[in-house]
Amino acid sequence: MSDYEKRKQENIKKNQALLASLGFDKPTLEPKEKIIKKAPAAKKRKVSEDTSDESPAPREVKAPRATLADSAPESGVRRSSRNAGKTVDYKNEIVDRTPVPVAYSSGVKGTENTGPMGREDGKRTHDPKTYGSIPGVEVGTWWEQRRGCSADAIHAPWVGGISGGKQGAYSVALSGGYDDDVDLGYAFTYTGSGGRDLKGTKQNPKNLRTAPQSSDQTFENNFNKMLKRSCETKKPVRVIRGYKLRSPYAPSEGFRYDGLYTVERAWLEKGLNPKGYLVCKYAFKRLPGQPALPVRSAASEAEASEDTADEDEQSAEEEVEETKDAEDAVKDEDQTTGEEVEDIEDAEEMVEDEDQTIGEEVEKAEDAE
DNA sequence: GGGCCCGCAGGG
DNA sequence: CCCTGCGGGCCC
Repeated sequence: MSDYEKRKQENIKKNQALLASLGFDKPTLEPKEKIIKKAPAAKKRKVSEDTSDESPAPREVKAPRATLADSAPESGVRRSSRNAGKTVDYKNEIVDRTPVPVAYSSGVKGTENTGPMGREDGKRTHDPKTYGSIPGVEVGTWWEQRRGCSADAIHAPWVGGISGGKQGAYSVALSGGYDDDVDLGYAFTYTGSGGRDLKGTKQNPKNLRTAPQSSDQTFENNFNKMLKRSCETKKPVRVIRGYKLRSPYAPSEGFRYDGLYTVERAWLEKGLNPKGYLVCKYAFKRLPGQPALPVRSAASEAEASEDTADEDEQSAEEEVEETKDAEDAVKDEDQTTGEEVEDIEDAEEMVEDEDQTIGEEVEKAEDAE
């Protein structure tokens, strides 16, 4: 096993243990076929009230949607990990599988996205600089491209992974940029931004949008600061998953809105780069009362992992099992409700003790709310 | 597949 | 204006 692989596994193990200590709702606890049609009662409503500055989203105010025929390009390169690079005829394909049965859109396995499509372009009808859900955009909505997420106000930046303001991040994108991030669906770890050399050297100037790690990340970085702030304010963060993410919860194509999460932890650790530069890491946990996450089918995963080592691609079941083990190791705790797991101090201390490079002080933000 | 360069939205 | 950034198209 290579050194890289060894360190990767170490990081992943540590991240998994931390996620397990958060006590998130697990998919196995939710009836997969069951669709939650109405906002279920007090719990969810409370969340949206607490977490959104805006007035509650009126259901009838739907963001205008382009029809599939309108939004579909004539042809193009598929944004998919399964069919990367293949030229496809979108109109034919989309018409073939339209309409998408709504019954699919909440957690049934499928090789294709089952939720509704958003707009791929156009003028915004909502402000992305808000906390919480966007009126008219339901969890599970997906887009072929990042610009679509931006047009529908779910995630504004076309490239950047983090968007946010004074009270924390509005949204983040999971797109597989970091190999040691762990995605358990209902919780995940995320790596901050910065520490990359996008401009190259003077002799060899570049104009890149992403690049390998070349220095330490810090919480001074604005985006990293925002996410740390999210950890303090517990403002909900919209999350999109992209097809490039290596996870059973990644969509097989495009970018999917997976609902609201909170940031539960923020710390520093050695990243998976050759020099061991520090990266800012965060642990996210999904808010309860949302539609179940779709899981990639075995077939889809098999295709996706055709060229990669088998061990790299885990089935959702395996991940869940490992999580359970990790949970048992961390703490024997009742997970059946998944609601009131606030006594996480023990687990927290334990993790902190393990991690020497943990961030010290969460500096108090001067700005009053 | 990989390398390069580009537009764009957002924040200072 | 400047800078950044888990895209995307194009060329090879």
